[in-house]
Amino acid sequence: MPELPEVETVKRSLIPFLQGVRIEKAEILFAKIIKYPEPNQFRAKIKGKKIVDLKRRGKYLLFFLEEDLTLVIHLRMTGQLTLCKQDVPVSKHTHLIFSLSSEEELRFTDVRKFGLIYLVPTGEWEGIKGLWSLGHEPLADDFTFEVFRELLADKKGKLKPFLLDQRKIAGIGNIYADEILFAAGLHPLREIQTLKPAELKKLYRAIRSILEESIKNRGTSIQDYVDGRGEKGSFQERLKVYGRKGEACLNCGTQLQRIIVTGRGTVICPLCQGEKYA
DNA sequence: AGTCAAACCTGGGCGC
DNA sequence: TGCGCCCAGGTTTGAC
Repeated sequence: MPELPEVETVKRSLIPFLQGVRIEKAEILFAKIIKYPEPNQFRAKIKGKKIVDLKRRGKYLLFFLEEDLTLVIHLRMTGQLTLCKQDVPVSKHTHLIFSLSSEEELRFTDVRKFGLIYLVPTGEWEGIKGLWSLGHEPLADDFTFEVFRELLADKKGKLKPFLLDQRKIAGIGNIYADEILFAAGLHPLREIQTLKPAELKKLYRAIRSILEESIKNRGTSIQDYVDGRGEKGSFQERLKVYGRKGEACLNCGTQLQRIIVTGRGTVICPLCQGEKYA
């Protein structure tokens, strides 16, 4: 579920309620979501620690705790991280509950149990491969057009798989890959090396503008996604291709098509994005 | 280096 | 209602 804009929204919604708050207790209801360390150690180490700060990197959430510990959480497809009162009934799919000094609870809920949770010494991400190997933050100031052009310079392969590769650019998932490609007017199967300078520029601008616009709309809620306060986002109302197979293109009226690109469902406008590459 | 399928899980929607 | 099938926003792994 959550891609960069959703994870960013969760982070922003939690920060004011978590900074300076202490984790009194961790209650583990489904042990397998804790990847490191062992559940008993996890419980013992996190007990009593104050949350100093909260950051996002790609689709990862990083909770910086006292004593140089970092709680790392990836929500994967259906994970939710929500703050609520202690008397709210616990969902069937809640796997981890943190009791906080603020009298609230922070709960991790995940229908598909794909989520990942680690507690590691700050900066020691070597054991968390996905975090360790993340590429550029697409909204960072230093992710300039020059950097982007260099990143694609001698790359082979197709556009959509590249956008989804977290080792190149961090945080883009299936929804935003489709929206970005439509905004740039580029076909997902287009070979990277055939891009003209003007198309590169359009792609770069689309990456930044789509992600920024989604954050402004507090993310995309299709099935499960909610922010840290349980609120849905509204970017799903602004999606132009994702989930609109068979509907009319908002630019030209052509019927949107669904194709498969490296196993991922992909919606395109065959006219605006160049049918010849399909 | 790239490409692809499979695996981890559960639930929703569809056709019959 | 029930069954079987396909689909789902992510990432890793291992084979080619």
